[in-house]
Amino acid sequence: MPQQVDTKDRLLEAAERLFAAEGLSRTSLRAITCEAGVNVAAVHYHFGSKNDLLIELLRRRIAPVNEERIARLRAIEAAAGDGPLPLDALVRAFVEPAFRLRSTISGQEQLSRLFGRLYAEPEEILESTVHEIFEESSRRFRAAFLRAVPALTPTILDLRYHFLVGLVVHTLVGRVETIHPAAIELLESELVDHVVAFASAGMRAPAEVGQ
Amino acid sequence: MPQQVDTKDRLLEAAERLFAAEGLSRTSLRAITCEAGVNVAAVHYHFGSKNDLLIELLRRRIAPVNEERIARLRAIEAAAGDGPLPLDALVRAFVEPAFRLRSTISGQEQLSRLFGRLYAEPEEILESTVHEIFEESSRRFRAAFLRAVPALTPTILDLRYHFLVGLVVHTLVGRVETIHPAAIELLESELVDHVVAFASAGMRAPAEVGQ
DNA sequence: CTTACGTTCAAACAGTCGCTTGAAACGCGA
DNA sequence: TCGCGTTTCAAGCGACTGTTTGAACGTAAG
Repeated sequence: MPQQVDTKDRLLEAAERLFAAEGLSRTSLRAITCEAGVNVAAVHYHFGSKNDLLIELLRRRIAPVNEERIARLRAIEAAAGDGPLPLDALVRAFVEPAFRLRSTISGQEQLSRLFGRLYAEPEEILESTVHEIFEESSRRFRAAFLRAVPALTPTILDLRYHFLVGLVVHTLVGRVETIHPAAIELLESELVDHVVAFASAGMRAPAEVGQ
Repeated sequence: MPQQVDTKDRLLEAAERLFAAEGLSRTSLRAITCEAGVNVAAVHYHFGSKNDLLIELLRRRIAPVNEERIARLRAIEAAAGDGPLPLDALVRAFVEPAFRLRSTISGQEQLSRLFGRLYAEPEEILESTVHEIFEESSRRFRAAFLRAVPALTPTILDLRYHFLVGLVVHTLVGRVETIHPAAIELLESELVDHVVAFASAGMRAPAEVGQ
């Protein structure tokens, strides 16, 4: 294996960059291999197909983030014992790992976009893989939210978890700058703080609201 | 003009149905014209291009919803005079018109999906049109939110407006059922109530949150 | 009837897509 | 140096994309 690792990693890097910047369906194999400086056939030789390349990308980059969510959730549950779970910490445990991608990966703030695009433009082919990756996290967090805000019904809390996912995804794909130019300059830690503040308040809102 | 209106409307209907169900980029002209029972060339004859068909769809269906948002906002501002604006009503004026598409259009609950997809998978070609349609509404609502929650800075409220858009979009594209099957049976009015409750609480959350 | 116009049609355009092929280039143990 | 398995390559596959074409159609005025 001469520079096999090299080619494979170059492909993953290029795919990550382009998928995040241009979107999943609008990024062609030609664009990826051109960006990586390798031949088109290399994708099928090393990964099998475009979808398998994306799945490999998920396993290498996205899944660890999700596992960090679960680890932080476990820590919160352990610290709380039988008592109520702290909602703000719970929301932060869910939000922060996803946004941390903005800063940890080689100065590129775009992996988080890829993370968001998994929901924003789901390919039906990937649906099972994405579902498989996020299912445990989703189930555990929804149960935890139920413990944190016991006054609400499971259905309502599932719905609010869905809202939480929505605002995180929409913020990750990064159309913030289209709304307010100054928002670009926000550090990712500040951005996380604002997401957590908004979502926590939404989570513990009273169940009914007047017309 | 023999049955020109017929063909044009059939195309718009089919496009609406398929764009909402399958997504913007994954729906081909062949699929649209096949569904409409007309020739492929009819699209370019009546609209000029696929993008122009989508833009016409925006003007006919989406833009009125947005105008209703602004009308309701104007009504709230008029009723409030110089006093503070009622936040819940403001959020509802923003959310409800979009969700009302679920019930008003010929039993099809899918136009709202198209509405959401405009943000979820934006085509760079449409970006200017979409921006043009939503710009006034965005600007006015952000100003109104600032009046409703004057304790917060414009930047923070713009960010929270962005969060609001995100959760609305994510809910409109309708992946609720992947989270909780029971959520399918929610009436759209109930769904709106829950969105409003969550978003209103998020909007008036304190500016800072502890680690 | 003839002319002209608005509309529809099958057919084909050039381009891109994901993917495959068969051969060349490679590094390495024998 | 030879042979072998791994990796890369240019070229091309069929299928699909949005779009265009030129002829045929139906209808209504002259």
